[in-house]
Amino acid sequence: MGLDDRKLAVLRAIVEDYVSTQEPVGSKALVERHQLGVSPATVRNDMAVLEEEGYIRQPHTSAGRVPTDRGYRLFVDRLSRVKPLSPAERRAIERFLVGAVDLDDVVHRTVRLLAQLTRQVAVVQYPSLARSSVRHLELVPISTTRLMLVMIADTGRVEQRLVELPAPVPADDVTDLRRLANEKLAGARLSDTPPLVQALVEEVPSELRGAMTTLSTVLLETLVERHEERIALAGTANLTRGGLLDFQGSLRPILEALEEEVVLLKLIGETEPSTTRVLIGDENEFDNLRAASVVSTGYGPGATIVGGLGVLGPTRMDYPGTIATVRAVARYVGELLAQN
Amino acid sequence: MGLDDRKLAVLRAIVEDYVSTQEPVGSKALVERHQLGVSPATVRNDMAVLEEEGYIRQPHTSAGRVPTDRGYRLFVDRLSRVKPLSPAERRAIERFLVGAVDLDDVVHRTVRLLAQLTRQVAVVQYPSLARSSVRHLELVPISTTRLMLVMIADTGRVEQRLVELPAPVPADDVTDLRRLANEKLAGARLSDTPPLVQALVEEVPSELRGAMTTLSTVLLETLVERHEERIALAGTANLTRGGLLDFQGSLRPILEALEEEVVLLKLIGETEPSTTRVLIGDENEFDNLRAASVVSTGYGPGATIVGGLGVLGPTRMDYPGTIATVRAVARYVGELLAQN
DNA sequence: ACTGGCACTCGTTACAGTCGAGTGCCAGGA
DNA sequence: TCCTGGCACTCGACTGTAACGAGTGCCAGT
Repeated sequence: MGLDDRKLAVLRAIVEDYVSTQEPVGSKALVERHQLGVSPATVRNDMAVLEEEGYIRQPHTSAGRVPTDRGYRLFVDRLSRVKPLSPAERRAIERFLVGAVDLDDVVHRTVRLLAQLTRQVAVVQYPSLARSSVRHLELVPISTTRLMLVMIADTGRVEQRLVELPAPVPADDVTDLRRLANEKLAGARLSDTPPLVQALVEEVPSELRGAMTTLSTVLLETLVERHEERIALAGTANLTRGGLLDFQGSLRPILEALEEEVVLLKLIGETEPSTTRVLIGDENEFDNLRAASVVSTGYGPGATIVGGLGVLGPTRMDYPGTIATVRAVARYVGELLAQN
Repeated sequence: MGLDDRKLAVLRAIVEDYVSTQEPVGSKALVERHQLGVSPATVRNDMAVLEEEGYIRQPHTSAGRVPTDRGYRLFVDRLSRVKPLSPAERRAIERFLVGAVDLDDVVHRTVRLLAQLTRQVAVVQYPSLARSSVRHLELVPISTTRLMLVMIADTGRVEQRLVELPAPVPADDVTDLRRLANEKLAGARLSDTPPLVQALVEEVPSELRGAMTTLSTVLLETLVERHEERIALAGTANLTRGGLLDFQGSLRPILEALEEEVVLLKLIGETEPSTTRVLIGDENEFDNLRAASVVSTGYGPGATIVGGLGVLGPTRMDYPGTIATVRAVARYVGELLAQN
């Protein structure tokens, strides 16, 4: 009961038409708008098979067909080629990203750009600390018992945290602490720091032991365990396109999911293979997002991956175009990061 | 044609009922649910007057009355007392805010708390740099021609920016630059820095002149002119409560407005008088937000104001409760900041 | 100045009927 | 064997009509 070429062509046509018109597509309209070379009746037979196999469905009897999640999946995997970007889009990307002065700036511009180009919700993960190295650690005395710990990563990320010391530490000792910490940790990948930090505490002169212990706790806690990951979001207004037809009428669950950083990270952060990932409908693990699809990929300077980015939209989305845009933006961002 | 006490009581009753039921309220229902001591017919006469004066309106003939923006305004100004918070709410606030380790942490917790308590969209402005003082400036060499400039403000804000130097500067000179910059600028209010920065460039030894000029440009550009203000947002999912009845069916304009930092700053950032501000319906300047109301106030350690926070919701909102919550949260945040 | 009564308005709901897009199936033809 | 034209059928969308009822405005009476 395999699908022959024509049936696949029919599925492709259904997906394309439905994506662009947002209305169930019938056999007659199909043969009119695509050169299938057969009659509506034949198409109907094919449709019956496609429906039986779960690739399309009828919203109600006597309506046209609509792709199922499974249908989109087949379409993405086997029936579509990634669209090349238009020159206008390429230009838009370049224009948007030049002139960024900051990592913050880069991330914000990227997320807005992505939202604008795809007309969907865009999500960009800041370069993951776990995948970054320490460039420099700075200790700034705020008072005798308080330090501001500032860590600068090679990806440009800067994290800070207030440290309450157990006892007053003179300025000279702070200098020592800073020097020691930098000697041991500068250049180390953050994921490798725990043992180094451990060693650091032990090597330190006894009069600094207390301060260094506190410091190391904070270091590990802040940089390795806690919020660690940051996310930027843009384009939520795009959810309202397609007038409530997408997302079965309620934006509620989607908006709720978008507020959860953990959810977003799961969606775009898992970049094991450095390829583009497409999650269609209920392929993702969150009930709130059953009506949505996510296209995501990793980015980073050169071939390494330091974070993820992607977009979220209705299952009825232009997959080839979206995939192309997401990839292109990721590549440009990578180049931008490589320059710094 | 003034409004006597009973007419005001009727208006108050209409606002309260409409806010809680979300349905136009009729004369009969009014006398049943409030002790007005008069008959429906009398109430109808009062309503006719209130309508003529523009405080209420009928969505259509033979429907109940609904308050107008003007009606809400009168209600807020003269007919309502700020509700004291319930002990449960007070406890929630304290529980939510203890344990914050960071300015970032404080802001994020606050905005989520505010969204949760008011069940609306919450907005918190980070402490404004313009209202902060420089606590410390740090210069971290990244390469011979690149520095990372990190500024720590007394409010806990940390801003960083990459500086491209016109020529290589040896490490010792960086130390000098750092020392000079801190001597001149530490403790200064950021709004007062421009002349100080200017003076700094002129005092510097000639071999550092070039580097210092670049540095000062970046300083002024980043800290005074550019993004300067930051905003945190939460609770957008609350916009979907009241099933599309609020906001006349489309969240679009609201979501668009919420993406514009400038808009949000205008809404909650203007805290000239340190009192709570209520913008009802089209009282705000943005067309996109004509269907929304904003309750905002300033916050800061002690009596000074360093930033604004507030919530945005449908004009049909519980003003007394929302005002109370916004004020309480602002006060707690102020205390929290004062501790640091 | 308030109240009861009454006619009136108009949105909502229910129901019936028509229309038409789209289907499934079948018999006939390449 | 596969495709096609034809045909009966289904069912949602739309239209028109009628009954209902919440709510109003007005007026005469207390």
